[in-house]
Amino acid sequence: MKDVVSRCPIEETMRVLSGRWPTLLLYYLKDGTKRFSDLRRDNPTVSHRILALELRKLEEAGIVRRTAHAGYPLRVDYDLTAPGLKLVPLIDALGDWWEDTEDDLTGRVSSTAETKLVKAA
Amino acid sequence: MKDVVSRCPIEETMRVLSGRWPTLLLYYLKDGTKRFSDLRRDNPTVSHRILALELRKLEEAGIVRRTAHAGYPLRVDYDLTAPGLKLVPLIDALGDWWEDTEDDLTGRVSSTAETKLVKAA
DNA sequence: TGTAAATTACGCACTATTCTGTAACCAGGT
DNA sequence: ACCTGGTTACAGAATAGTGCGTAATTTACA
Repeated sequence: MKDVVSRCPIEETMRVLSGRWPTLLLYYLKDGTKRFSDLRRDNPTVSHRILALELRKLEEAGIVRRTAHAGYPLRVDYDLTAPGLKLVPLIDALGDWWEDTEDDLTGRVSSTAETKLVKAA
Repeated sequence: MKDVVSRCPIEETMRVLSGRWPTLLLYYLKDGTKRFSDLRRDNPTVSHRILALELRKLEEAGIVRRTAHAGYPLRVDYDLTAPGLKLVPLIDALGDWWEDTEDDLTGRVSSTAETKLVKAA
């Protein structure tokens, strides 16, 4: 019997992608191999602690591959695995969706949310 | 000039979908209209407070439409908006990705993450 | 030549912020 | 009084940021 990790694949995926950084890191890594310091430069608002934790989470999820070069100033490369690469277009699609949705939202009249009130007969 | 909500559409999308519930709610709402109590039954682990908050967040994001029926036991319906419906297949795709990835992951040897160590010359 | 300083990718401890749950309460309609 | 949907108040849990330390080696400089 296979280990029962969880029932819902969507839930599992979101467990990995949830949060501010995972999709952003995927976005920056899709260009190719990056080092820790590169990723820090890419988004300066993430703390090194969180970046390390997020990268490890992505590594454990099998999305990111970590390559440590032994030696001097300690160099570590990160790049996407095959599953990680397959994830990129899906994330891009979410971005495209937002751009479509944005138009729909600006087309609304009510400032925030529209709550329809239906009078019962 | 358009209001500068944020720079990155992916980041914005994830701001809405991040967390455990948004995608699950989308999943349950894709079947059609549901009431507050239905959604509570669908996933019993969410507290009513969080459910109300999440639904309001999705409503404000334009993904979910709230319809309050005045009258007896006070009835509120939730269903997906057009943008919300367009989001469903994208989320399904993430679920499919997980199922593909799962096979890749079970194919690995190392128990957790594989960190390649490269010897420097 | 000896020694201090810099570099890179973190780990650890502590603090600040945010999220979540529990429970109670409220409002409108019968 | 009772139902459904929702809010507020407070506590506790989870998460994020800050700053310091470390490994091994090269460089800076007297």
